[in-house]
Amino acid sequence: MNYWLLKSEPSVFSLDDLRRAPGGRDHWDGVRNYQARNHLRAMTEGDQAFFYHSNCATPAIVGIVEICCSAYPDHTAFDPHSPYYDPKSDPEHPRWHMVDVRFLQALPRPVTLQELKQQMRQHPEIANLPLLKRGCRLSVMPVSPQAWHAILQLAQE
DNA sequence: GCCAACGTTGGC
DNA sequence: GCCAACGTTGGC
Repeated sequence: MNYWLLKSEPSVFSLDDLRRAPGGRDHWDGVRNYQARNHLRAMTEGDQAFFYHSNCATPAIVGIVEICCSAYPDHTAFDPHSPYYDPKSDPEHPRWHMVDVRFLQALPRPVTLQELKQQMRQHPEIANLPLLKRGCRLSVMPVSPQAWHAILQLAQE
């Protein structure tokens, strides 16, 4: 079982949006960055991921989702009407992939980016999160088991 | 809304 | 292969 972190702008797609989706399940589409895509491809069914709200008033980890399947071609790249359209990707040679995710839970309380930065000293395992590196724009990233459990612990306090 | 940091593109 | 220009991300 691997752990991940998925960024989403809540004004576009929030944890609540996922919770309210049929079966609490939806596609994680629109990833258009090679490093992030490679992380999607490395996911396996049953992995878990933090749901992170970015580009909002209080950036924070707000919940946990489950990865429902391994990566498959992101069809929104083939659709000229999609905001995620990429003419360089076609069904014969798909360039972008996505997974399905399912809502598991909201954290007992959100763990904010500000708090994560403050906790870096006491919890060095958290400092390894790419999220906390300056100027990090990666929207799909791995989370070490140590960091995962440290953050879950924070959310209980 | 600002702007620093970053990834991508394309001329050379 | 270099690197300037550009568009995007995302914290603040």
